[in-house]
Amino acid sequence: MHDVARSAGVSLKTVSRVINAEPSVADATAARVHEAIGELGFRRNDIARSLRQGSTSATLGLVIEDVTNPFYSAVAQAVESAARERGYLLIIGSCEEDAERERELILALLRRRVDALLLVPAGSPRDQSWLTRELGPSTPIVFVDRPPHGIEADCVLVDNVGGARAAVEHLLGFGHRRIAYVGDPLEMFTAEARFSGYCDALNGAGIAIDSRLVHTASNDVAGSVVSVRELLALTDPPTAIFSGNNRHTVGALRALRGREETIAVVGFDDFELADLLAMPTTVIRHDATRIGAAAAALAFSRLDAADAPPQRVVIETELVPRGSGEVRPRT
Amino acid sequence: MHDVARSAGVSLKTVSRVINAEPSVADATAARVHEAIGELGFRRNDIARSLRQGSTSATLGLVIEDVTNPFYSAVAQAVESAARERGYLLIIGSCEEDAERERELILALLRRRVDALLLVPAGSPRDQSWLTRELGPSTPIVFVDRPPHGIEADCVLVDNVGGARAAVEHLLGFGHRRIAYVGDPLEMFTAEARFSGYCDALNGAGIAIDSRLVHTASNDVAGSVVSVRELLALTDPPTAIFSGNNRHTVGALRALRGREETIAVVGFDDFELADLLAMPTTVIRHDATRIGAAAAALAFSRLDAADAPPQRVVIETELVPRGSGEVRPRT
DNA sequence: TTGTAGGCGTTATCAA
DNA sequence: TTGATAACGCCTACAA
Repeated sequence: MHDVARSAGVSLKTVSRVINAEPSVADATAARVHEAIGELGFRRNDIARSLRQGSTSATLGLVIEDVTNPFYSAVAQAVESAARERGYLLIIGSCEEDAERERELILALLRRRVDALLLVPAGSPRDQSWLTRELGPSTPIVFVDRPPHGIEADCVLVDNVGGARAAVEHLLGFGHRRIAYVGDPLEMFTAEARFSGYCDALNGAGIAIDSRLVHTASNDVAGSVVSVRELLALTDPPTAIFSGNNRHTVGALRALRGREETIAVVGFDDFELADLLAMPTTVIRHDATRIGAAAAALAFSRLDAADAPPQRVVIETELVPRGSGEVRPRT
Repeated sequence: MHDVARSAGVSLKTVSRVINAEPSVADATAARVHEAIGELGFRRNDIARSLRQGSTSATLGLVIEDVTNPFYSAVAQAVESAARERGYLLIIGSCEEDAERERELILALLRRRVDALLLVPAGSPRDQSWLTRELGPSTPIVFVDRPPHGIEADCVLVDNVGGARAAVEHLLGFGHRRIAYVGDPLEMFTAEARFSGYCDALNGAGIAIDSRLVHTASNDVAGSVVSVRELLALTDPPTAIFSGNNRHTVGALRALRGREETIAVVGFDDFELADLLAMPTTVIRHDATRIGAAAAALAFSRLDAADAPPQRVVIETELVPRGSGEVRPRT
């Protein structure tokens, strides 16, 4: 900028004015400055720019588990798209359910003074009270898919209980009585909520929870393949499976592939190709794009007006019957 | 920092030393400073830090088409993971094949002084010569999945020609003679290369290209559904389809669903669940994770040692037979 | 319309 | 071992 000023024979401030298209610059001066900018290949430094107090970095931070999971990538896409509309950029970090990594990522983002943080908190420990200290009063945080614990903050959740209940009631409606739960460990918020919906539905039908039918596995496909195999090996195996998220659904389908037995499956989370599978899969759908968009909207409205009670947005779910959930038990 | 210094009764520089764990600080002083930091909730400002000349922003910029596409999300994940290993953060932007958006994104990233840029350039116009000016001598760029045009730069590509040829030769081996191409418009680099592999294979078998069997559609699922329907409606329809990427493969499968005719399909790009589909899908697999990792490695090695001839890394492909590609034509 | 001075939060240099 | 001072690149406030 210094060089530009000298080359154009003006002061720094004038260059600044030209860069930012401020009105009060003589056309001739502006032209000279532009020329110098072109020659010198000058480019404004937004880092220096954002250093001024009261100014923003125009950056959002998003911390998720893993971009590879289609649910999170849809969320990320929606957040990025909302960010772009406001001229913001998005820094994405994956923490892979590792609380320590999550913490480091968040601190790194805060050191960079992101204007707001969107977080899918690791499943455990379910306590983010430490964030209160770190965030300070000026950095809003929005919790995505899992609620805050030990800190007051906006969040966007899915109607986990309702969705799970609908899934299990659907299976009950087709005559199933032995319905398994395959999902994340229950200390995870979404798992707990979905399991609770599962229990609600069974209890509503006067069916006791059979703990042998409840399998939790870490959130990976391989784990639930094993779970489902174990379920099938029971002397009195389930006739239906409710799977707790898209990873577990894929695991279940993988375990069931090529099996003689037809076992009903309803999965939480929709996924591409669910309708083209050998067993077109009935799912509880919810709109990941809406989740991301809502989270971004909360972040921005918090930036626009800091003081308002924390908001909690709940995205509803919808059962999409495709075949796998409409199988009656063998009689 | 000022406040910390005052509260601890030391100078700014000493606080700086403590923050950065520089050796030459008396333990007692360091303790006082740490205490002040804790009380005041001070956090280093990495933005200000990176302002110093010669210092880095420890940030990589990645511009892709769309995080939602599993290919790109795998690339993004790999890049982020490599970045984290070096203490770098990753800013991701999607340009949705829009050259204007791409340009804006890149400029925004450069204004933020990302240390390096990883780019999947929009398909057209196939000319990135303008980047030479914008990048300056100090910002490396790595082209991912598509090569640079009009600018010298490192890049990571897939063996498109070889993969496509293998796909079509596979189909030829099962007796197919009328093999359709369904993919991106040929002005896109990957499409051109894959189409060229398709032609190679057919020519090698003494088969002329039938332009009625060549359908290009914009890179979305709906477009290729239409294409495939049109192909099926021909008086002399193809007995096999080679689809140019994962989006087109999904489109083809979607169009073929529920059809009586069994049409062979081999798709470029592997995708999750390909093996669980009603028509388990034969694909040309290549490792998106390796692509991302290689791109990040190129970027970092360029940061470490700027002057070396541009590198071109080619990731090989592998045909994974799953059923859809091993169907013989109806006789 | 243009320029000067000062500050944003940090670190390097050099002196104490 | 510590501190004063001057950058880094930009913008705001004020003055010319």
